[in-house]
Amino acid sequence: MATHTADAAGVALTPPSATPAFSPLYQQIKGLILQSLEAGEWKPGEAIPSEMDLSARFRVSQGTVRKAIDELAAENLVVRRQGKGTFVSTHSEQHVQYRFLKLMPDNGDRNSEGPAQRRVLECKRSRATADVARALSVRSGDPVIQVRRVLAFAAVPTILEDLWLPGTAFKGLTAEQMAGYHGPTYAMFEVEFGVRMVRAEEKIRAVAADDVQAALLNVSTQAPLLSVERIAYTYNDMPMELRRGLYRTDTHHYRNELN
Amino acid sequence: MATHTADAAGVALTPPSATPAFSPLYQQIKGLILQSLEAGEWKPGEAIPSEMDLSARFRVSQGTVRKAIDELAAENLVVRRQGKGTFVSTHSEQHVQYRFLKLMPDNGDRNSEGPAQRRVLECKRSRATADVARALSVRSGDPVIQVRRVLAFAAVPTILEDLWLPGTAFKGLTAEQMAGYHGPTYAMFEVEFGVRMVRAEEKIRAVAADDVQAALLNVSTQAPLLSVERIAYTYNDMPMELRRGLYRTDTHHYRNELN
DNA sequence: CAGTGGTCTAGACCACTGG
DNA sequence: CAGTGGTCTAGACCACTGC
Repeated sequence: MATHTADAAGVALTPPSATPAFSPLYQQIKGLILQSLEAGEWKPGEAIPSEMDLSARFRVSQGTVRKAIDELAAENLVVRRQGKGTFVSTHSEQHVQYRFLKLMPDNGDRNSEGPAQRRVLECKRSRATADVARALSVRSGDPVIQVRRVLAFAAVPTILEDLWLPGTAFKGLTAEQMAGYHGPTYAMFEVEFGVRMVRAEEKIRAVAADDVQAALLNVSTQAPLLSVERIAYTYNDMPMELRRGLYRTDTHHYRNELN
Repeated sequence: MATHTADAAGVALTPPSATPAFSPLYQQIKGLILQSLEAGEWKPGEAIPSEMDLSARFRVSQGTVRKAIDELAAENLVVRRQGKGTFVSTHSEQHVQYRFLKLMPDNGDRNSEGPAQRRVLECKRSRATADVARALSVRSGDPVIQVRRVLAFAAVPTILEDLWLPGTAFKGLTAEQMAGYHGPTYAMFEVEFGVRMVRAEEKIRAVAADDVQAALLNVSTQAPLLSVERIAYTYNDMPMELRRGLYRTDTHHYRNELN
């Protein structure tokens, strides 16, 4: 093909601005693959077409498709497996389970303590307050599902969490689903609601436990706890969950790597 | 060239193990560039040779050098600038200053509050205790430099930090250097001691302030504080700093992005 | 304008997986 | 063995920078 910049793939609406908004071909290809991922053309855990197939579909070279997939893999949206294919990421069988949970036991790794015991205290329909609405990009008063639960490791209650989920996407979520599913909660969201969490942001603070929190986490009132406010996003930077967690950090710590 | 796997570039000592330890060419090139970076062939802020020059030097194609540099750029060891060249990263003029400081003001960004005011309380030679020695990979009793300081934003003391640095690499560090340098502390380490921090790990907990800490941070005793223990590494995963910080999180928060 | 990094191609071959 | 992703090459052209 002669020129690529404004080809079959197409650039999105080049407005008459000063900068012509040049977009490399592989970025356009990446966008097209992203659309297929969003549309559910390939489900989590399934293989996407081979690089050769995709290069034929989009009429570009294999190297260009490769660079597009490289970026998707860097963003953890797909996983490459040599000799087998490229697969849509999932919070289920992915061997890095609990991708977003950075709380680690002080001694040993996550495996040594086994999975968390879940205790769902509450799971109800509710209405978004102003701050919840802002976090979820909905309007105040819009329906939300609200969940409160305690996670325990080795029978020691360690995490107290409140979750807010947009009511439209999570219509019908029950406490039984929250408690009974084997595996990460985000894996259940994929299976039951087709919602895939892709990235998240966390704001962390140190706070003192109030009476209710202290009782639920089996610590004394005013004990220092780690407050972790998370907003989790699906495709297109669409927020799909607000989560406010309180972590006991007497036997665990929040681990972060800086580059 | 016919075959590359065991070429002039060379693979590092293929032992007679079951797996022949195959290493792609671009990884070997990356290793060679890394050696030059460590050896100081190009200083922080300087440009490294162009891709064409490097491909001539190593007798490989430009694409192979490119892939090697891509990885170095992904690890923030170098920065690419189109039309200008590829530059060795530095904590100095890099526009993402304070790369490793994740504490953000609740309102506005880092620029709106300006640089931190530094107050150095202590800067003394000392001997490594067992836990410090383990963190710095030295022997108990080896010489270390110990620093205690308070950082304030808008005249509000916000961070209380203790630093331990290996005595050999940081011989002669003074309180005046710690306090007087304009810019990030890690930039000063580059200029004054030739030590480049490349990555770091942090363990975060919630703790209650003791009397001394409370006085220095102008909070009440038992106030919840964020405890941030950092180990910073230079090349080859060599630990060069242990830092224990206490952050006030009443007007700031620790921000983290999860992918 | 020359020099830099950035994109794209076409083709060859290698390493890994599974039938 | 065929099919997948992974590596490597050589060459063309584009976008950006600064003289």
